[in-house]
Amino acid sequence: MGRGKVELKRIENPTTRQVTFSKRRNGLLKKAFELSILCDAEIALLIFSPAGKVYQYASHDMDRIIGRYRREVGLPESDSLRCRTVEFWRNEIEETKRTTENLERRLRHLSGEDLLRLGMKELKQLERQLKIGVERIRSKKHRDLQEENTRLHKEVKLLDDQLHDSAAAASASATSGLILGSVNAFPSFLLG
Amino acid sequence: MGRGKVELKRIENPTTRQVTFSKRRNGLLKKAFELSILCDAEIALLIFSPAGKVYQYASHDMDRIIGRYRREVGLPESDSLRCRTVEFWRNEIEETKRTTENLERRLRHLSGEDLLRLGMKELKQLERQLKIGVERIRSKKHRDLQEENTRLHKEVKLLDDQLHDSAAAASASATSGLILGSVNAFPSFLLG
DNA sequence: AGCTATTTATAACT
DNA sequence: TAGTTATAAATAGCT
Repeated sequence: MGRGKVELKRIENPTTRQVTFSKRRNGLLKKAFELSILCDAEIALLIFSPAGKVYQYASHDMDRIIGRYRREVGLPESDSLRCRTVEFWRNEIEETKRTTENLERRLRHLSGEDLLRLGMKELKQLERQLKIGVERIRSKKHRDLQEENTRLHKEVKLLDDQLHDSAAAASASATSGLILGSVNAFPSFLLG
Repeated sequence: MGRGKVELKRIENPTTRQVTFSKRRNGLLKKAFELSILCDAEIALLIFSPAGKVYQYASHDMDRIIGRYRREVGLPESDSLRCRTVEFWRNEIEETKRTTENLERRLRHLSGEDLLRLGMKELKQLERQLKIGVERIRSKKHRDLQEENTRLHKEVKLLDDQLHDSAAAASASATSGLILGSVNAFPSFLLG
């Protein structure tokens, strides 16, 4: 992107390199942010400039993300790493509690509670989301009913066939002078 | 970039979200790589998908970069605070996380997602709850509009009165042979 | 720091 | 899930 294509190797001119670093660093941070928002991802980005300055982005608490990385990817933690500071754990808890509070607020909003501070725009979005939810649930109910109907149809057909077989057998028996109780086999719940 | 501009908010459609995640994740990793090469920077990038999968890029050893971050940014860990009642805090965290998971599940249900395992009874209850929510929001919107309406009525009346007063004053001045600047008091924003 | 000509990235579609 | 294409974004080289 730009006036010319650029070769993927260290930029030799220090000025150009610095300018490019500044521009691309911002681009990278922006894209990390967008990805976390758009796709609900947890992202940590650490950038050290050649000059040693640090730039960072963390969609959530940086320590939490690094901790997650260590748990899931890093070697099974040695004891020295497992026992972080109380500070760290406190942060972990704070973070989780904040998350919980957010979730609880969203839940209240979705239940139509605690709406006082919301503006018209938020209200409209909330209403739209709820309507989508209602529609999905309605749709799921419909599908479930349809499935059950299909199942019941099959069951009715099966029982119906059995009934006819029984009747035929009874008729045959009657003809031979024997009356059997086969009509009692008629499924009682079909009578209501 | 793409066929349409995209709003910076969580993509609701799960399929679209997954596709976008996949594409943008690759884009982000590529750009992180390019920046580290072009500008000789030290970069670490951690991405957790909503599904929990990890993607990472590290221009150098990940642990080295994280270590550098901790040294330069993270609080210098004090030994006296280290390794205390880890179990207690871990339990605390587990507890809070379970709460969070429950809340998240309820949120998904209220958004009409993740409904597969719910029975007809739960679905009906959910639908009822959502409808109540919609109704409350609709009602809040109505009240807000009505309030604004009232406010606007008052404002209009006020300005209308001021207008009449000005006109009367101007008329009186003219009668006494003095032309004062009172017409300038006419609220200019009513002229557009 | 801004300004475009270009190159890239990617959203919607297939 | 993997390609294609029309567009939106990023940015290289200038000023």
